[in-house]
Amino acid sequence: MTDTAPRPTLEAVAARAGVSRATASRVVNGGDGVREPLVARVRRAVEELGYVPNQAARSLVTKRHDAVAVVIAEPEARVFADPFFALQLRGISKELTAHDNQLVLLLIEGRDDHARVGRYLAGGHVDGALVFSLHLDDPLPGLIQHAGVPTVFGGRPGWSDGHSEALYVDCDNREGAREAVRHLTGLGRTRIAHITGPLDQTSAADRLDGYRDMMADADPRLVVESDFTPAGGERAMRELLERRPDLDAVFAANDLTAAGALRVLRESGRRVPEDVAVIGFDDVLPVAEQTDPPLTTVRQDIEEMGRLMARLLLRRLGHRGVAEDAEGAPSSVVLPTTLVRRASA
Amino acid sequence: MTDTAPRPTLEAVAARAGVSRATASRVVNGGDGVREPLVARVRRAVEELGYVPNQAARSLVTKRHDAVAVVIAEPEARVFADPFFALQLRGISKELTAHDNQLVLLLIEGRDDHARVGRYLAGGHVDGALVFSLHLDDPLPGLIQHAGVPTVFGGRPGWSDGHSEALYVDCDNREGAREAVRHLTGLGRTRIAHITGPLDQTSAADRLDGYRDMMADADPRLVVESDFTPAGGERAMRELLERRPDLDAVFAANDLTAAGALRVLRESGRRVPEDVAVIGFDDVLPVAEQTDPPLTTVRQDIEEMGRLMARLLLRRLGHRGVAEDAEGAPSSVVLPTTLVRRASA
DNA sequence: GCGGCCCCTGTGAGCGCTCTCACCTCCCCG
DNA sequence: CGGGGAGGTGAGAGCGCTCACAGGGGCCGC
Repeated sequence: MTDTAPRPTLEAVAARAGVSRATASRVVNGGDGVREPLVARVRRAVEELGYVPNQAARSLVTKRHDAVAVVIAEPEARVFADPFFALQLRGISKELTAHDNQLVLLLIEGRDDHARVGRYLAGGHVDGALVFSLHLDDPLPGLIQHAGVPTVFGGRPGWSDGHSEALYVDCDNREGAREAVRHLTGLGRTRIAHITGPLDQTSAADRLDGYRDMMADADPRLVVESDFTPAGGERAMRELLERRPDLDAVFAANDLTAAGALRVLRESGRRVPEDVAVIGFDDVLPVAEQTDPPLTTVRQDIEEMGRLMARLLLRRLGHRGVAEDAEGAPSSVVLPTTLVRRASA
Repeated sequence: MTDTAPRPTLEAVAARAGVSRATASRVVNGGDGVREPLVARVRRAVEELGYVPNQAARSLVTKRHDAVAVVIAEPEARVFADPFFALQLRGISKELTAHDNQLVLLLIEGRDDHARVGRYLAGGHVDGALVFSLHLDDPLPGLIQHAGVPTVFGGRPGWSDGHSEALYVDCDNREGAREAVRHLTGLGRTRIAHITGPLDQTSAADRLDGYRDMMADADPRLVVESDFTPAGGERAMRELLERRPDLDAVFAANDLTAAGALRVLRESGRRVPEDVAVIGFDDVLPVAEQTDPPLTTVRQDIEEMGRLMARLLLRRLGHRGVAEDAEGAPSSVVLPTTLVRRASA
């Protein structure tokens, strides 16, 4: 019951089509340089036999796997539940699928799980890797570099040394943050607070930098570090209200955090946006559209970023047919952000 | 730059350890039946050379891949962003990792994408499949059965014919729904509405059945079909308020829907839970804890369900070391639900 | 009308591993 | 002290595929 009928081999296809294994192979792999009648015969044999190439056998000789690992280096389940990852995955999946590559998902489950992932990548089971959510102290980049696996990072990696050739896709976090603050000041707000993300991630650090660009001489107490979670946003907001009850705007480092902040503001009797304007970051729809009031936020095209990461990696891997428009060596991409105005600011 | 130094082969390990390839292989695969000094020698050689077995070569002869496909048959990006999937994935990943299996993620991107996935599964690239979010008319189960790939479904599959031996993991949707309604009636509510999920999914249908079990002779206008999304919840709630402005409770088929309903209720000036009590389903934390007021909901242990699915599949695949406690053929599992009381009901 | 060349096809050698089977050593028992 | 057996080890085949390379036609040019 469990055992399938043995799958047909290339040999079988060749026999049925009355050609050699080599010719059958050529047809299966595109059919260049094979004359038409033979191509047709082989195609028909493939069809009739339901032939599917044995990827293992193929990989064994080509040393290619047509598979890419996606590594999510985020041990916290709560954070992983951020729709952010789902959207990126979707973008990645689309692009990989379009080029017949498989997606091997590697979740880092705990603090000490990096070694396992490193070993897997070093094992040459995949052609390349897409890595997310790196923290500054993460050992993964080292392991990856050592393993020599072509990699594209999601978000600018934090280290400044050696790895300078690292490929990544990011959005312009700093300018996005500036835009948010600019919007707030445009609204006449002057006491603008910032709830950061975890500052060991460049996305959070860059957003803070953007905020500072605009608020150079603001009260430092207007900045509270947080962790990209709603609960963290609540805590941070309480802290802020305690420090500066007179604040009139909050720029949160992501939408989840903003949602938490919103709740605390309401609790405290403040009206949003009348008393305090709030801006988030990401424009994760299920969150940003569903808060009360709906969130004004800095949008980044998350799915597109995923797609770009995959495309970059495939080009790096020399995959033909990928992005013929862009010639030369692939290079990192920083996408612009756009401010999406809803009701909260 | 891209090319790695050629990876050492078993041959190299054997040579260095001064044994035959066969012995080296035995050690690498557990070392049973090899005498201690040799085991140590080979282990050391492996270490020194940084040897990692070539999975392709291994699969070629064993016909095993130690890889499992996870298929998410949900073309709608919005729905996919439900933290539900992320949590299941996490559970699955944990279990697979613990047994050295890889997770190949297959997202169905659009209406006509099933064929691709079917082909992949039939291609024998993975040992088994975990399939989610099936709709009644989904061609996938047929393709899978035809391909003969061992499969475990997430949620009871809808077809009643032929496939009866299908393995699945689900929670007790019907009893969970009953419990929700029971709680509401216990609160003295009598005009209890139900916002369903997409009724071509058994989870949604079962929850509706549970609701009906308790509300046999309720006004049919108290039931509105929806789609598990917040926006759908909003629409359904508006419809409901129009039909029966006097309703005093709502049981929503999932938390996302409940969140949408909550918003519309607030808009309409109703107080929750004083005027209208609301209960959700799932207990997806980022949603249920963050609504205003926090959501009373029927909890299912999503991550555990993922873990169980993986475990079931691995047992089905005859993976040694999995669930020794449970003997005999693996069978489907239905987990109990628990009511989590928060503020909304 | 014939030689040369190009295009197409087939042959054969592995890719790195596991697995069967034969062999060899050592131990135990009669 | 010799024979049988068990327990270890090694040799060799072959998984299904791709990729040189060799060879065989047909066609063009002179």
